[in-house]
Amino acid sequence: MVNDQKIKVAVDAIVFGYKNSALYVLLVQQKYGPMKGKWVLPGGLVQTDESLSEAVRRELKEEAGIQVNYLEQLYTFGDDIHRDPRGRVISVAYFALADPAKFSLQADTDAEDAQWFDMDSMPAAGYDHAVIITAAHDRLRNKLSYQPIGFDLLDKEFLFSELENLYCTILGSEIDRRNFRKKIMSYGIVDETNKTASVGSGRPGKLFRFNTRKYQSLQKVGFHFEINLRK
Amino acid sequence: MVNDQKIKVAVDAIVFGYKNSALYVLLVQQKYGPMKGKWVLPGGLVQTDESLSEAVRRELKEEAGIQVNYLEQLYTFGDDIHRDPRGRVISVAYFALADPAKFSLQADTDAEDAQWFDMDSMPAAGYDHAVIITAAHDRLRNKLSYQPIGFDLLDKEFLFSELENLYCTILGSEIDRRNFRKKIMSYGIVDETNKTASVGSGRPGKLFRFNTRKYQSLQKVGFHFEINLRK
DNA sequence: TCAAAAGTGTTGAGTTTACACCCATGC
DNA sequence: GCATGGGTGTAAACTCAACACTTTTGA
Repeated sequence: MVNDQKIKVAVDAIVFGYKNSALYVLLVQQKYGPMKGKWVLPGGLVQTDESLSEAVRRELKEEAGIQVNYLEQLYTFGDDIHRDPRGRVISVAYFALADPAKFSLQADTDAEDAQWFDMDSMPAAGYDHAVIITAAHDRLRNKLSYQPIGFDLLDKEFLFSELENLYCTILGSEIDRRNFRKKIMSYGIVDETNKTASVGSGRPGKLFRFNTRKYQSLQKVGFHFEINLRK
Repeated sequence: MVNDQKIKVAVDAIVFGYKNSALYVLLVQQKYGPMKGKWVLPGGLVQTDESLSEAVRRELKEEAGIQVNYLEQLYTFGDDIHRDPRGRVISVAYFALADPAKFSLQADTDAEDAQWFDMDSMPAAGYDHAVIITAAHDRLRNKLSYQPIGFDLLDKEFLFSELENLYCTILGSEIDRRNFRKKIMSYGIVDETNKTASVGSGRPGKLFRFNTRKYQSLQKVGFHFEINLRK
């Protein structure tokens, strides 16, 4: 094993949030370095004695003061050897979903500012982060249709219409409200509460809750979630 | 950006091969280092000026003299900070499928020997490579049912029975030959040749060929391959 | 002529899609 | 009382799963 390798290891997080029928991504404004002033994904170099996922959580806390609901490794970007102007840096990118209740942010170390950006009006991101965001966006759309992760983007208790909107917005397709509700309810992983909530005008709707326990126990039995919105 | 990071970046490849109704994985025997004599996945440290995927291909050539048919990034293992006894090393693992025609191997640099091992009788692999192999095996089974990658494990021209066997073996389930053939043929991505081949005894079968062009053009139109073998 | 593998259709069950009207509330 | 969103069932189309016998070859 020759020891002359000069590669740095970074992590970056793509955190999605959902609010008012729009999808948001968390970006931070660089305080120092070659990307000073630019908006980039929260992230940074991994410390020698911390795990990759610890590094992501630490950076998210430091740079944006946020805790996420769901976190999984997305992809390791290291094929473009010039992706970072400071030298060879590979980045292990993580895909995350944030609790919409914790939508308040606060920048700290390394970051000038932290903000949610509507996916439909993103600033030009620094480094190759636009590419990473695209990959994460693809993963989100994909995952939404075969894993019940939409619930991690909603409040603990939600209206069915919010879930419908989430699917329509992110998958960019129409929905048949009756069939959609039938399908979701058929899995038995969403419980009806006896509370209701109204959203401005119109008849108030029942609040629902995702049943994590039931989902996990069904998963062990080999259960397959799938939502296909064609058209 | 503090510069005291002491993390090495390695790549490892899990190369699957298929022959005589059995699934094989490529391992190499370490020539040097703490795992001397142990069987491990082909791989090694990434050079500062090469991309990750170049590194994988280079290591595969150096350590086993093999070229693969299909290569994709699997996962980056870096949560266990003691996974390598020599210090902090993260490994970007790649999932690969080998052309069965190129089943001959030759060890070279760093590797004492290179061999195919039947998945049903694997030696205890060094480092955390057993974990990596399990992850790759899961990916293979998963991918087989929603992406036509089985063909990369077969010869260019193959018998339908070989494809059937491949699916049965890897997914570990029974198959209905009629329904299976109907399903595969319905996608129109497999062409019949006018050659036949016989496998020992019995009636000879037609040879088929995977139509890569057609598959790619269908993909653009948004086409969905899926093979579900229940039971 | 026997053993071994190849090839081939139909039917019933289950799932998915399409579709429209009444209900509860706030203004 | 009207505008707004919430809630609900059924029939037709389609897809999937089950199932068994005939054909071709080599020994």
